[in-house]
Amino acid sequence: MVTKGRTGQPTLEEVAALAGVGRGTVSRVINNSPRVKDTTRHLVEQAIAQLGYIPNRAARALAGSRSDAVALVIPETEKRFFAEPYFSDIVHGVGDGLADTDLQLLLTLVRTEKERQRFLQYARARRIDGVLLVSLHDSDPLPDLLAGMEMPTVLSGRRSGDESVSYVDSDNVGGARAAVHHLSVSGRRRIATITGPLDMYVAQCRLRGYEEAVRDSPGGPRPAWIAHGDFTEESGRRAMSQLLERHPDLDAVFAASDVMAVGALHTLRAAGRRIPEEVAVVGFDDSPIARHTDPQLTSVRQPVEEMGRTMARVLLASISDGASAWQHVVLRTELVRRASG
Amino acid sequence: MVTKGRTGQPTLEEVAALAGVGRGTVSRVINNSPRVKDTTRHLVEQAIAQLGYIPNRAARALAGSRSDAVALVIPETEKRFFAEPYFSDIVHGVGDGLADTDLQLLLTLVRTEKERQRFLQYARARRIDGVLLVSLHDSDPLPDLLAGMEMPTVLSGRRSGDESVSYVDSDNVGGARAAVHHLSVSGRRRIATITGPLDMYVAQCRLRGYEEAVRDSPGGPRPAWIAHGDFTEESGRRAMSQLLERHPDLDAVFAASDVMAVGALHTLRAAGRRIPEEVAVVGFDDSPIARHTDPQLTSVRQPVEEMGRTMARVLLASISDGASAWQHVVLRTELVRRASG
DNA sequence: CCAACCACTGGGAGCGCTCCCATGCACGCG
DNA sequence: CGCGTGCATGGGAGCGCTCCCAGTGGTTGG
Repeated sequence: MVTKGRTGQPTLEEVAALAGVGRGTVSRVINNSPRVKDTTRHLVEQAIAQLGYIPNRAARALAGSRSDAVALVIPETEKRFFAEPYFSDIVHGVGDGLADTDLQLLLTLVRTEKERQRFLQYARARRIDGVLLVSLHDSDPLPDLLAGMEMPTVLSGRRSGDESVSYVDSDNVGGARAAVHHLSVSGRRRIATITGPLDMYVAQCRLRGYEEAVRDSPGGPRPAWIAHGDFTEESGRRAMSQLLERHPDLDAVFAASDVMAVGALHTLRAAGRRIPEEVAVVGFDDSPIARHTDPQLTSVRQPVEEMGRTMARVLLASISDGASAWQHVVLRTELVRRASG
Repeated sequence: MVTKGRTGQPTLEEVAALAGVGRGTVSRVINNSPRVKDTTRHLVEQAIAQLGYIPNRAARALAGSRSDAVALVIPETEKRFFAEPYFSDIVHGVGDGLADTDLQLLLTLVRTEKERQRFLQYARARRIDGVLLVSLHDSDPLPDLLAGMEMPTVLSGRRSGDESVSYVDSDNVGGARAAVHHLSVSGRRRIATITGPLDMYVAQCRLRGYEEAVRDSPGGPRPAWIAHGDFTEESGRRAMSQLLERHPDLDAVFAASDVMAVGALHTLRAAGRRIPEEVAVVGFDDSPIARHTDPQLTSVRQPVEEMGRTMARVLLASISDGASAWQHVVLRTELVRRASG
């Protein structure tokens, strides 16, 4: 078994005794209640420092019926997100945003239906004060279930049309538009796209950006040449093959992710096309592989760590506000120009 | 503030009432104590199922003076580890290994001295039952400090010579030896290496493997051609330049990480060497970029997710055994042959 | 001069569990 | 038949905190 008994940690009671005040007062000082005289506060703070007192989290949680923890839920259906540093960036950002609170960050992998049920039980039992959800599919019922139990929740990468939830997102439409516009102004006239899985909002947005840019392109609207992928490299290859077959004269491709762009590069090279001379390629995400392809990949950068930080901030707000309002934050994306297009 | 008051969750007391037994008995059932009659146990289990009872973690932690949580500590000094999927694989493995326990996984980023102090306080206050440490430098005092407070700890990537701690590691020496041996038997005679930062045990091990393989190589011992890097791509470039200058006739390079190997590839290509015809290149880690280089990179794979799983297992054991023994697990590595050498 | 009011403060009553001692009961032995 | 012995069980006593109510002492106004 686990080591039992006193850990030698000082308690509230001991701090109170040393400071010559009551338990309640010390509690008030710790929780920043304004109803404490300044002189008393100093006294207590001194005692806390002297004893090296650290509040017992379990006791606080029990007495206050909260948990001092938030969960970062990762639906493991999307392995691809891990092949990119997306995940660790998010974690860093969130960690950063939570750094000067007392909230613990719980990592919750939801890979199977069983794990999902287990997580929901956790949530229902209020073992967590809030939830951060990343990489969600449109069809995922998690947000609604969490809303149903009045659990503060923040999504990254919202779902289509659903505004009754807080989310932090990057400007996928704008990013895609910028990418295609860039291709357009650099003289490309026959621009195709490889989409992500269209049951994901990000994929829909990037497609929309492409379509808007193609429609509004200098020199009048042009047809949209679309092939579908699922964010994997293999799907990028396949989609590129389809595109080459249908439109052998294409001179540019916008892929909705770098990983698919890499697949497209391979197919293009195998087909003997020179990049970027004959075909320009632009990706999305600006993941590290973008710098390791040959030629290096032009891509749309999203501020992932910043997104994590913002998610934490929004969640903190909705925990303390009691979810009185939804917050939607959309962060700017940026085109990073490299050699591929 | 957070929602207060009853969460509607049933309590031990209520389960006991429904089952017609006492609190103690229900507690015993939940904790798998053998001192309960089977008929009673069934009764209680039924009541638990009927009410959908979930034990209150905070109350358990408080009453039992433990915390039901383990920390995965990531010293953020090594950003590079995140550029590879190492981190997410570890997290997955650990999550997996913890899946059917009640332990929470706390993600703890230790980026600054302040965060380090804060983490130590947590540990000292027994807010965690155990610690998993990854990506440690030799000089890091964390393991000793944790040992000093009798905190169960498992490292991944041990430190040099220190056996008085549990660790899970992959066979870096063997992997490096295999890589170099492979170069050797495929006819390479002038094999250089680019090391990692030698204050890290993994880097030392990979260098040792190289040296052993070079010494024992078919056709008699050969000189060791060594340049030092720090696991970054830039350092790989630089080290490769040095090597080319010192040994223009080299015909193979073993880089202690894929990222450095990528740097080496760039330098070699810039110097006009054909790969693998003139110079063979082998990396380490088998990270995704290994498949995105041109030519694709031969590399040594370590079972990272398996390492995470094993770390969890070892930690669980040492939590329940009260750290009576150190466990050392070394997992096999595997050479993945691709086009580069 | 007393009532009314205020800003602070002390400490009782739990939160839901685990630990552990006391109790009850059935059994077996002298 | 009386008394240990041992297992199964009930429930008291906290764990360290927060919440909240009942003071305490000082101030103001009638």
